[in-house]
Amino acid sequence: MSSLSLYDTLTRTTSAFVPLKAGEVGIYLCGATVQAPPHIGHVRSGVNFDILRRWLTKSGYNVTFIRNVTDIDDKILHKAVHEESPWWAVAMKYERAFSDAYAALNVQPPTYEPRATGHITQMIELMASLIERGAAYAPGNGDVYLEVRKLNSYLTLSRQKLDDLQPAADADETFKKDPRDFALWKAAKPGDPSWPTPWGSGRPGWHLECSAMAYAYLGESFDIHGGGLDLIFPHHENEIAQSEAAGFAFSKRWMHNAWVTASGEKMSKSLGNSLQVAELLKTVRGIELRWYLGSAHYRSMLEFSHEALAESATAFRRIEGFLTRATEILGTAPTPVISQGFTDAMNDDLAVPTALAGISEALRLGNSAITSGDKSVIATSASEIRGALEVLGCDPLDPAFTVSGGADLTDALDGVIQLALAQRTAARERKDFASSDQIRDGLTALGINIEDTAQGPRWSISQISEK
RNA sequence: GGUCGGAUGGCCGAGAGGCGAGGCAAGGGACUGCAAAUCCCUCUACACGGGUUCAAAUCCCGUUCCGACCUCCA
Repeated sequence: MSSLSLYDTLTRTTSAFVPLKAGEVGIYLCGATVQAPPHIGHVRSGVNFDILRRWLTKSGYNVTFIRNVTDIDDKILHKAVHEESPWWAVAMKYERAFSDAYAALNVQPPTYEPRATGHITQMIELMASLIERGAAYAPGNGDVYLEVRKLNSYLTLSRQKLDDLQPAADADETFKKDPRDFALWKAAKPGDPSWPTPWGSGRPGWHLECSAMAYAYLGESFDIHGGGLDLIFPHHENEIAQSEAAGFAFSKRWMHNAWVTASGEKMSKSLGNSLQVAELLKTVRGIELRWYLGSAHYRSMLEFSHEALAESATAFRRIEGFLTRATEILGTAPTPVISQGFTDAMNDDLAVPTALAGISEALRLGNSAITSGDKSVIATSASEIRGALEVLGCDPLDPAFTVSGGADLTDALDGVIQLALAQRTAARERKDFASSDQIRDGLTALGINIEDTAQGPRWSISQISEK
């Protein structure tokens, strides 16, 4: 039995995962700044860490998974001006958009999903502690800064030198002791939202919320902190600085997912709306988009193209088709089983691509067994495949992906189609292939695919067509 | 300028000193009235130049190109 090893950005090595507390895992994932609709890059992080969470859960851990919502930030305020809406309305609107996208991709809701604005008290307490410990200072203008020169260590995650950094440009330099000190809290500006503190009214800096909320929900130390690669600096460095200066051991391991790129570049708004999740879901189903995002290794760059997505969806439908046929033949949905090969692959820093090779093997065996009628092998293969898909969050038999309220309709449709198929079978038996093909073509035109199998003809509704 | 990651077949994507992952596409075959689905077979690789080694896609040095974060310049 292999045991789980995970990569750690801090050490740049893969090492055995040992939880702080036996049987328990605490994960903090930096979630979205809700200032625009989610694009495919945003949700890759959600999917990757959802797979990690599912695998930890499947491995027997009780996982506490925190993913925050940054609902106060410069970009949100700018957007509010642009959209002529209150900042909180903008935040809510895009938070919903993210929630919808996560749901469409079957990303499990976090154990807790704290919003920054709901944790101002915790942030003030953290700042008070940092000031008391001499790690932070309030120069009197309403800002609060962390004094980076006083830190025992800084920039250990990105391995940069403090003197190579240029000063942060987010506040008035005249109040800083050192230009590289960063803002924990920003003094109120006219018209901007603000909250009262002992040092003046203002709003949180970008980094403070994560330290405060991680402490609130996971305590002084927890197992894994995750996020996208770009968060390593400055966000995660500053989280470490704040939390360690407050006396917390903070995260024991750092995990970062790589980019989805387009035309070799990091996804950005200049690419327009075409890569927004909502747009992509017009071309493939959520389960297919998830399969695409999840099938590359989380630390590998994923070069997006519509062709690659369509191809990935084709591959997924093949697996799905087998599970559907297997379920029909077995008369019951296969029980999910985790194979040794899958376990070994996942335990090796979530080597999903390697695990997928095993699925392909099981798929081949299972399809052959359908031809030969070996139910035992069909059941074994289907169970292994379903077990793997379940961990990947791509189980087509998962109720999350089935259309609700459609069962009665499906039964009625089945009756109608069976009538047509009976006519076709009769025509075929009297070698009237013109008539039988006419029936099949008619059904195909309606989006009903017909296959003649050893068990007789079967039908399925064709999926979203490729564009 | 600093820090870091990458370059694998038509395409997508693993692997990380010795046996050519896997998928998609393509070609051939089996099955089929014809299809579809499925199965079988085939093909095409490790950016470039050196080096280490019995053996390098994998390690080392250099080069080119691509990208990320922070800068710089404009």
